[in-house]
Amino acid sequence: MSGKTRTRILDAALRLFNEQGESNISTNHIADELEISPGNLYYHFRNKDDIIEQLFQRFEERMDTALQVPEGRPATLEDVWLQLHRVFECIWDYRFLYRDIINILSRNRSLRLRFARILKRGSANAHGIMQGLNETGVMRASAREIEGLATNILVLATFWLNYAGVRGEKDEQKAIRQGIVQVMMLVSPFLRDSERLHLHTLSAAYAE
Amino acid sequence: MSGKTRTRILDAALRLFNEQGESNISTNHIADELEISPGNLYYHFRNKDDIIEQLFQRFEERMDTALQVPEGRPATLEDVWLQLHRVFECIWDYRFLYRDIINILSRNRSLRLRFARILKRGSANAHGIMQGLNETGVMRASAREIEGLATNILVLATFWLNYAGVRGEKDEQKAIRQGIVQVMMLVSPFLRDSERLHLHTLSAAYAE
DNA sequence: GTCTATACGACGATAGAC
DNA sequence: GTCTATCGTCGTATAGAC
Repeated sequence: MSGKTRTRILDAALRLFNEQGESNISTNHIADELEISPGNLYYHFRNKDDIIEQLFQRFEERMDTALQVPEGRPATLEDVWLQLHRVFECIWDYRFLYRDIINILSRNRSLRLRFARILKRGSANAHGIMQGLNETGVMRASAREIEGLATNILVLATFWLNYAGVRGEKDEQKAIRQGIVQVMMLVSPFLRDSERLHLHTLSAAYAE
Repeated sequence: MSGKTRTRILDAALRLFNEQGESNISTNHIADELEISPGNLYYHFRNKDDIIEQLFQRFEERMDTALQVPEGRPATLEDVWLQLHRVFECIWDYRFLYRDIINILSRNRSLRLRFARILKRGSANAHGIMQGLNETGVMRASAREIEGLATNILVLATFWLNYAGVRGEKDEQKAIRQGIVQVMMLVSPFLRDSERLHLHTLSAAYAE
């Protein structure tokens, strides 16, 4: 029954990392939490970095799923809304990565490359969706504007929850909703009048 | 000559923190760098947190200066450009704070309040400038739009250099210029046609 | 003001019994 | 698979001599 303890360790590590920050949680803390010995933990994982890599693996798969886009038709604003939800939920569930992102990536070349790949995928995603919206006339933006917009969406999505944390927002669902509204505000000026009005109505209700 | 060594310690700490991250630099590292003894360092500072607080003090004063706005007349786009430069330079010079912001603030209630105050000041600042631009007809945005815009500008300014770092951008001056351009892109859709065109020309040259 | 020496604890990690 | 025991290293911080 090797998988059992291994999984419990990963689950506990994720929870503790998210709650208290990766740098504040030692392998002993994780073992204590599960009431197993430190030696046992090291039977299942080479070291702390190994645990982080496995959690990153989970995160990567989850984010790849969240970034999937409807095939065979141009995206709608509804799609954007839903996808932002999936992405923000994913970031929330692995927020320890984002909270210490520079430190974590600076220790590990492999994670650096894989995170860069995720950013690239997110960027391509944003581009694709906005080109779809452009084609169907829902929005109107030049190539240069789409380029800048995609970058700003990426930065906002990546760091919004850190910002909410610094601001002291404790209600995670609220923070996520507000993040989505802020991203929508980036897109808003480029929308057709009717869509923009509709969006403003939705946003006002959504942000609380 | 008490001030001499004290200042050298602060200078070295700032440099090492910025280069290698606050959490990776111990008081011993700082003492080693200056070729003084650890005991000497602890003669000048109660502990590591004391050093960080003093650096924060410097940062706070610098940022307060950077956020100063021309008195007695509405802001122009030129003012925005210059002020963004001052703000980004300040963040760059104290980037260790931003890199680990959540950890640093979670350890220290006083810094938490003071950083919140800086954010608040930045937000008020953005509001004021945009209202000025609105009055002179340079831009046209509703109160709600200004509200959302101010928040997005704040997030972008706060985390842009982290984003650039994750992306692997090594040229700091280039990263700062690109950050400014990205902030300008947020504002751009709300500008009068002539100003927007002018901005696009400037931006293209500026981001390199 | 500055040094040397050192106490103390935490952490990462391993050896070896069961 | 899991435990106990333990080692080496490092970081913070202090005592006491100069």
